[in-house]
Amino acid sequence: MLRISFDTAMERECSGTESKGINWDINDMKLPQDPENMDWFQEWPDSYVKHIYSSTDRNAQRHLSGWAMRNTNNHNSRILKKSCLGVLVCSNDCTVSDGRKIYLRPAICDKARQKQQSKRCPNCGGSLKLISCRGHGGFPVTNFWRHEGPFIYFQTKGVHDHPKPETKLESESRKTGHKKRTAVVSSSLGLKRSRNGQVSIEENSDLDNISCMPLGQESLLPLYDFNDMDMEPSARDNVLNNCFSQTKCYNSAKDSDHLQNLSDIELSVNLQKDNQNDSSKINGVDFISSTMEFDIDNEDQQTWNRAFFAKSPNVQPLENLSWEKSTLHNFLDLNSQQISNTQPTIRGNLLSLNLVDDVHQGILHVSNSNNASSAAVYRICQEESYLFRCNPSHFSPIL
DNA sequence: CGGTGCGGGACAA
DNA sequence: TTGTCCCGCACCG
Repeated sequence: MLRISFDTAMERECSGTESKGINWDINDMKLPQDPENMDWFQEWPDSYVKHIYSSTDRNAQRHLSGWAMRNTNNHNSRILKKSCLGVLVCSNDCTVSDGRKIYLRPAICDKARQKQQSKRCPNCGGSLKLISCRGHGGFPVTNFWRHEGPFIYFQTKGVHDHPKPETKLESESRKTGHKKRTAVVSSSLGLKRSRNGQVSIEENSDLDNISCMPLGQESLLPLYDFNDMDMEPSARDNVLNNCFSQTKCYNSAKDSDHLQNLSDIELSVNLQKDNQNDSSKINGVDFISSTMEFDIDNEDQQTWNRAFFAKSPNVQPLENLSWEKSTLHNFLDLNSQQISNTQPTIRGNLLSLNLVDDVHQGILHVSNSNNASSAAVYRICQEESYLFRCNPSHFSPIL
């Protein structure tokens, strides 16, 4: 009882993070049937948030989460409940050479998790310790999934009281030994997707999640190096396939100067049909940028950007950048019937772009209207913060 | 082998 | 009765 009232209070308090203007609970008999906006998949949902995803969203279909969540029976076949397993840390609290800590992903399978804890820290050889999640009144944080018609309703209860583990993808990549680690920013997005497929980057994005992350954790997550040709095609595809939800994690401009810059950007979407396999597509991609959180308001970031772009002649600063959504599978998971136009809009603090579906190969062209020659085609990686520039020759990492 | 979902059972309020 | 967690099972890749 105590927990219920606590939940309710928290949910009210955190209503700002809920799906826009919608007040509902996963247990409601009737859920909103015509939500104004659907959400982009959030890999790191935390606190008492709710999201409404499209039933075509693959990540939502799979009930994926960055957190290690295991199934929990709630004796309700309509609502899938999952609880957090915490994070696996080194008992020596060791630090990797670049200052990062070890935060491994607990195995979902009980046996595997037990076995995992008997293994040694990959860094110092010390023993591993499981920090269990007690973020929901002493119990693990729980996630709820409910499929209703064209929507997948998601709700989380509790606040994770432990660092973020590796994502599933990172964990798998580490196990296969094909991963090269550098620094990367993990994020939750402030993206909203309306029913007609319009994408908007909201000022009120989910950056709270980032700020709540333990210090240094954002630098723990890996960055995939697609120049690593040993990387298995499937793993590589997965990285690319899931790339949108993590990508455009920049704050929209809060200041009119930046808005002006944005308004100079002309966006258009170009679709290409490509029957080639994904790997071959990847080979035509020029990896140009990663690991950055595009905070347009952040002076440091801009300084960094300038330095970065100056060093990288093939790279253009954000103001000139184009976003491309590569659909290596259907990364957008957009409902083709809902999407018909490609006109971008600048509305208030929102930079919006309409994306065309039919997306077996969607490519977003963005050009600066003041400089038509700077038009370019880019791909955006979903799960990692990548921006890819199409290049018929080859790709090369710039970091 | 491990991730995932289902469902039985136990327990507490 | 209801809600929760633990556990084992089956299925699948």
